[in-house]
Amino acid sequence: MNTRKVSIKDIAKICGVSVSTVSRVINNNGRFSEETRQRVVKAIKKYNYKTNTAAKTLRMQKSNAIGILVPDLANSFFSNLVENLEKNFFIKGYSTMICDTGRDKDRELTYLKMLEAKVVDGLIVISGSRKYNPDIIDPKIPVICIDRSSDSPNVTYIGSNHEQGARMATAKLIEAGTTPILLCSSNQKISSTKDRIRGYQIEMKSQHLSDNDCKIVAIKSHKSNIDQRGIEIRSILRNMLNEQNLPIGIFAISDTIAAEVTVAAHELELNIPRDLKVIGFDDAPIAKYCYPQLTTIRQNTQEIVDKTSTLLLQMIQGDNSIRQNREIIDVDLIERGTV
Amino acid sequence: MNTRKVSIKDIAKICGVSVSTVSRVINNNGRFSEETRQRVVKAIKKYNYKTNTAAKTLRMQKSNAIGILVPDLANSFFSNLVENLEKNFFIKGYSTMICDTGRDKDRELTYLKMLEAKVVDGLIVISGSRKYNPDIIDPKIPVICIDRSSDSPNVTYIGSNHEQGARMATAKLIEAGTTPILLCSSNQKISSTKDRIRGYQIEMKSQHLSDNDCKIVAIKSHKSNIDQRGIEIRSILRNMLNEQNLPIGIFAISDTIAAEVTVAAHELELNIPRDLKVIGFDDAPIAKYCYPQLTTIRQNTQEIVDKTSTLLLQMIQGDNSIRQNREIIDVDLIERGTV
DNA sequence: GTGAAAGCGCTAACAG
DNA sequence: CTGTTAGCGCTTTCAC
Repeated sequence: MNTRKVSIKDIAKICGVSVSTVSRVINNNGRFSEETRQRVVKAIKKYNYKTNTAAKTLRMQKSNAIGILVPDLANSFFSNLVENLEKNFFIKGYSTMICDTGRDKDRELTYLKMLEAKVVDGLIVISGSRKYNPDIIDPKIPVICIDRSSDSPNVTYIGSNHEQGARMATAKLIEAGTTPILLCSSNQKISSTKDRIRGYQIEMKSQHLSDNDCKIVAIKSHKSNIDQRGIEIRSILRNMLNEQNLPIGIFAISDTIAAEVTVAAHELELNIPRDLKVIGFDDAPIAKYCYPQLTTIRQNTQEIVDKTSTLLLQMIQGDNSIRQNREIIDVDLIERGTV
Repeated sequence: MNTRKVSIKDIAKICGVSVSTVSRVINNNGRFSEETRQRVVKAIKKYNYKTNTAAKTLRMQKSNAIGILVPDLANSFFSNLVENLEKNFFIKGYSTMICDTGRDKDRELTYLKMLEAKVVDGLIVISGSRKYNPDIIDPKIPVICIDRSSDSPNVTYIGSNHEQGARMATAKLIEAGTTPILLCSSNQKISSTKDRIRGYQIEMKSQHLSDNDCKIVAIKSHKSNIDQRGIEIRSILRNMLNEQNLPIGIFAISDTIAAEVTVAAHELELNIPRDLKVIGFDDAPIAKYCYPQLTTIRQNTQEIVDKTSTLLLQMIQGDNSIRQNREIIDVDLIERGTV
């Protein structure tokens, strides 16, 4: 019952030709007669032959696979990114190895090693809390970081203009007459978060608002503990109600937090946007199901994805000129019901 | 500048031993002196040696990789499933190849072939519109289907008790005094959807309700076209308002649709749960951000994931007794604000 | 306790 | 146009 998988050798025997000839027709590389071609193709179909990728990779020192390190697939922005990256690479004949690091340092390291051992042709690293420093990884394999900085000179950076987005949101809130404005952040120290905070500060300053008008608070509880976060946010809201006049203005660092703000507002019987105005970030799917629907900053996922795949493919093809690039993608303000 | 990656041969040379000895040390397999062990381990660290997976896979006819076919990573239920599967397999030393088929038949086929060519040790197929029929795939590789039926005798099925969930939702709505009850479905013919529809029908019948009390409608527009879906749902709601008294009862086949029902209700100025009661399915993240928060049926993702990984690993280890299994996982009614 | 050698399935250089 | 052959990096008998 040990039907070993059919190999190129078997096909060769069946067709009465050599393995090299079979290889030639498979890869359409070199010369062979039309007649043998047909015979080989037929046998391949009949015996359901499939190239053994491991063997091919070993021989070619090229896997036609690219690795993707993602911090959290449950985050819709990331899963969207990954899904579309996957689609682009698939079209180009590349398979993708998606690795969810759970924002864990050790898992990231393990995955990095695993991917290198698998001879990936390229690497995409999405977000993450520290800089990406690929000491462990062969410097010859091209890598692109999305929303993650790196000290390494041959790593390309691609990311949204988070600073611009934060300025747009802040300006909108100021224009709507809500000062002071609370920036409600998470406590993750990822680079996009830092950029957004900076954008907020720059915009406040450029509109000549005092330091008293800037308030930044970081949600401490983890997003998996949604009840705890709700409690935390309600308490923040209550404090604001005590200290200032309506309407309250909040710039939330993400749509998740913005959504939680809307829920807390309902519980405190605050009317949005009359009593409280809030803007999120990302245009996550939840934005449209909040009540009212969230005003938010949309990242241009498709452009990020397209730039990333085009560039990485070029780098894999050996075009070294483009390394050390930095691409910043514009964002848009989506006006809905919370301002 | 061609620093070829360091191989087992290089390590052997450096340590003044043979490749077989190095291999023995690496895999802790066979005998070697403590002294050589230390030398080898040191060299491996110093030269940052990493096993070439392709070579190992080729030699061992085993990849320590498992393939996952998922219809849509942007769906939170699926991404959750995948994320947790990944975590489990990672712990056991298996890497996962996540393939998003976009519910496309051809892409699914291509991926299936690709995965087999990669010598995956096992396969997980999640949902999908047709039955899973693995003619193309080597029958020796173990496969588990989640929420997807198959005619093949050596495919294991694992899935939630969708029928039970639908009955619970329907019963709850009846108990809350809303008849007739509208079942608001998508137009995807996946097996879990069918089970839920059947559960609704069975429960209606068992409560001696007439055919007039059963109304099933399928949303036609694709979920990517969210505006169109909104229009469709509002028109459905308006029809119901014309034909029956308040409160209206809706069992939505998914939380996405339930969420859209809440949005449409706000636009029509219907109060939930006073004028309209709705129950969703899945307990997706959006459920908690709707207003009011969605009452829904929760699938036990963790149990599905654990059962799947345990079983697949057993099958990979050669335990054939468990093939052709069928595991049905209980679901829970989560009561929140929409009933 | 260690080494030599075969071979996993494939491609490409070379020879004819 | 086609066959022979070496070798990618690894594990595993079989000798010693």
